[in-house]
Amino acid sequence: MPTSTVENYLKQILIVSLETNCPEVPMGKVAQGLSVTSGTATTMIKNLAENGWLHYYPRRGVRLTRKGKALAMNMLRRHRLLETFLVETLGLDWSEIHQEAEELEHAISEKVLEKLDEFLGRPRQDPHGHPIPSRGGVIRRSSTQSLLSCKAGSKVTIESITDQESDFLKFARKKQLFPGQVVSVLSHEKLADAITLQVGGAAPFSLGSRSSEKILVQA
Amino acid sequence: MPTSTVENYLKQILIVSLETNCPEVPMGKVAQGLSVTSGTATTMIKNLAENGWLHYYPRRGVRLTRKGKALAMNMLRRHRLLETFLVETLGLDWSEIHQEAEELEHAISEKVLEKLDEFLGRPRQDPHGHPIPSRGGVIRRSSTQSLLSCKAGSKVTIESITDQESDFLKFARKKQLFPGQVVSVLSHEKLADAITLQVGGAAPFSLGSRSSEKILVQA
DNA sequence: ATGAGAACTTTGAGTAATCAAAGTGTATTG
DNA sequence: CAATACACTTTGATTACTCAAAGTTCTCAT
Repeated sequence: MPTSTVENYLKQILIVSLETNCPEVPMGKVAQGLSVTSGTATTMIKNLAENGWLHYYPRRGVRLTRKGKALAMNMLRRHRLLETFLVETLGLDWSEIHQEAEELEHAISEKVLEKLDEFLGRPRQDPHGHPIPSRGGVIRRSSTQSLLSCKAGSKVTIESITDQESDFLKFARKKQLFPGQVVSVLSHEKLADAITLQVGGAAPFSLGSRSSEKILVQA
Repeated sequence: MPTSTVENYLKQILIVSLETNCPEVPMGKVAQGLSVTSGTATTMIKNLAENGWLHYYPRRGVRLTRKGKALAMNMLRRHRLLETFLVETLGLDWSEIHQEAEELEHAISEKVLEKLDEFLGRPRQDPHGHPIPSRGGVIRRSSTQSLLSCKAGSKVTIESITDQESDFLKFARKKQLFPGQVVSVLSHEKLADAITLQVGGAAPFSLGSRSSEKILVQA
C-alpha cells in the first residue's frame, strides 16, 4: 500500500502534467508543488521510480507509468468528490475546502468513496468546476482558454477556477466569478496587463493577467 | 500538533480506563490494544509523558493528564460521529465501519466535525450504542451491567455492543442484538457458562460468557 | 526467603521522510 | 570558447516511529 506521501507526489505530478498538457514534469515543479526541497524530491522520486510508479529521466524530469497515473487519477477523484461533499452536504465555503480534502483523501476507503459518490448523485465536477475522474480514471478534458485570452467584446461562461488559495477564492465569489457564470469582457489592454469585466448587472472591474489566467472559460 | 500515533495511544488509554473504570492503565494493555511490542509502547509512553499528555509510573502504568484526556475524548467524539455518519448517511453496515472511522478520525478537522455533528442532528450515541462525548469532552456514563449478569426470567434493553469485530457484529445483527432491542433471559446456567435468550418472537438461542459480556444492558 | 515466571524496560538497529549544504551538469551569453 | 547561473543530485544528519532480543524488577507460590 502506498503511503500518503507517495499519493501526494503522484497526484502533484498528474496535476502539473494536466496543466501543462505534457506528460513529462520537471523536478522543480514537483518540489515546488509539494513544498519540499529539491534534494528531498530527487530522493523520493528515485524511490518512486524503483517501485514502478513513474519513469525518472535524471536532470530532465519524470513521467507517470500506467500504474502511477491510475493511482494519481484516483487521488484526484477522491479529492474532488470530497470537496463536493464538503460544500454540497456540509455547507462549507468553497474557499476553505481544499486543505480539508487534502487530508481526508488519504483516509477514505474505496468503499466509502463509492457510497459518497452515490450519495452525491455522481457529480461530474467539483465546486471549482474541475472535472471529477470516473472510477476507471477517465477525466473530461478541461478548457484550454482562460479569461486572459478573451478579446474585448466577447461574452464567455466560466468553466473553472484553477486556484485553491482561500483568499483568491473569497475574492472570486464576491465578484461572482464562479463556474457557470456568464462574463462580458469590456476591454483587454495588453500593455496595461489588465482586462475589464462585467458579471451580470454588477459594476465592471479589472483583473491583472495573473488572476485572469486562473479563470478557465468557454465561449 | 499531535501525530496520529499520539492520538491513537491516548485514545486507547482512555478506552481502557473507561472500560475498567480505573484511570490508571497498565503498559500491557496499551501495547496490546495498539498491536505494538511492549518495548515500543514503553518508548512511546515516555515520549508522551515528556510532552505532558500523561503521567508515567514505571512498571505500574499510565494515567492521562487533563490535556491528554481532552484530546482522547475528542478522538472518541470524532470516531463515534464518523461511525454514525457512515451508517446513517452513507448506509454502510455497522460491521464494517470501525476500521473506516479509525482512519478518518485523524484526518477530519474540528470545523468539518462540527458541521457533521450539525448535519447528523447532534446524535447522542453511535450505531453500537456508545455515547458520543460532547464538544467539551463530557460523556454519558455507560451501563455497568452486561447480559452476563442478568438473572433468568429478567427482561432487559440492550444499550450497546462493546466489540468492534466485524464477524461478531454481523452475528449480533442477525440475532437482532442491537441497541434498543428488548431481550428476555430464559435461563442462565452458571456452570455451563451459557445464557439462553429470546429477542422478539424469534427462536431462543444461547450465548457463552465471552459473548454475553460484550452486550451491555439496562433493566 | 527464594526461585520461576510474568511484566516491563533497555538497547541496537531499521524504515520513511525530511532538510541544509556541498557538489555536478547544462545552457546561455557575452 | 569560457564564465556564470540555474537546475538538479548527492551527502550527512535528524525525526518519529517501529521491532527483536537482552536485561531488569516484581510478585507469588512453595
